[in-house]
Amino acid sequence: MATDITELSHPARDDLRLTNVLFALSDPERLAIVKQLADGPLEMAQCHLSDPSMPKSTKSHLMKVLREAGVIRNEPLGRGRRLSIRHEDLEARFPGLIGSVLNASADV
Amino acid sequence: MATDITELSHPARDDLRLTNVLFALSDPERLAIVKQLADGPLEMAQCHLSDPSMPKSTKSHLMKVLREAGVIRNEPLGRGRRLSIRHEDLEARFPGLIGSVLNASADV
DNA sequence: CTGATGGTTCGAATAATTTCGAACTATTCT
DNA sequence: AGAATAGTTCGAAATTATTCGAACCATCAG
Repeated sequence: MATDITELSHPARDDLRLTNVLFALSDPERLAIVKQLADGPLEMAQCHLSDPSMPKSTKSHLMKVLREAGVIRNEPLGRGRRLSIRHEDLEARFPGLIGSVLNASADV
Repeated sequence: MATDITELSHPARDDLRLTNVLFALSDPERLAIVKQLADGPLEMAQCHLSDPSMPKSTKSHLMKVLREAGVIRNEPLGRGRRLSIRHEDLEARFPGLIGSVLNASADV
């Protein structure tokens, strides 16, 4: 057991970069994922893509971009993964940003 | 005079797409441009890039991405161009968004 | 232990962006 | 008119992002 795949790295609050966050949110599929997490954490399996036939590797990659930008948290839970928006960190660094994005994406 | 190059096309307010706006703002150089316009319109020649040696075609392209996303207005003024943030349109479609982005980019 | 479920990671192919120089357009100044 | 200033546009090259399948890893149910 060299590397523990279940523990993924997340950027520290102070390392969050605004442009990275905006980029992560600038993709419709990723934004749709974040919208689903707006009401609270979700298991990854319950988080759906617009095209259900997309391979899981693509879904995993979308999550990776969101995680590496610091938008979401991805932690092991049972045999799956629990996803959540990093509200507190985002709010601390970029006050009001995630809220206005989620609000503006309501009708999309 | 077939085409009038001085009149560039701008998306209508209702055609603004959140993901396009976020994408346009997700580049450090473009975000820096928008920051310079936060205090009011500026002539393009007075709008500086981080690297002053960048060719003008690159600068023009950065402006194009911002304009086509609906973030900035680009209108002819004298022999140059007047750039401004489309505050009202952005605020109407995505309330609070541009404000929180500008606020969060203060320390960048 | 075995199989099924739920994900991550890697590498390669494809697609999209960025960057730059060159050519071109419009406006102003002399 | 001619030259200088200020930009746009086009096309090619370089860089990045996305997509997908295959291989792999971990947990749970039997």
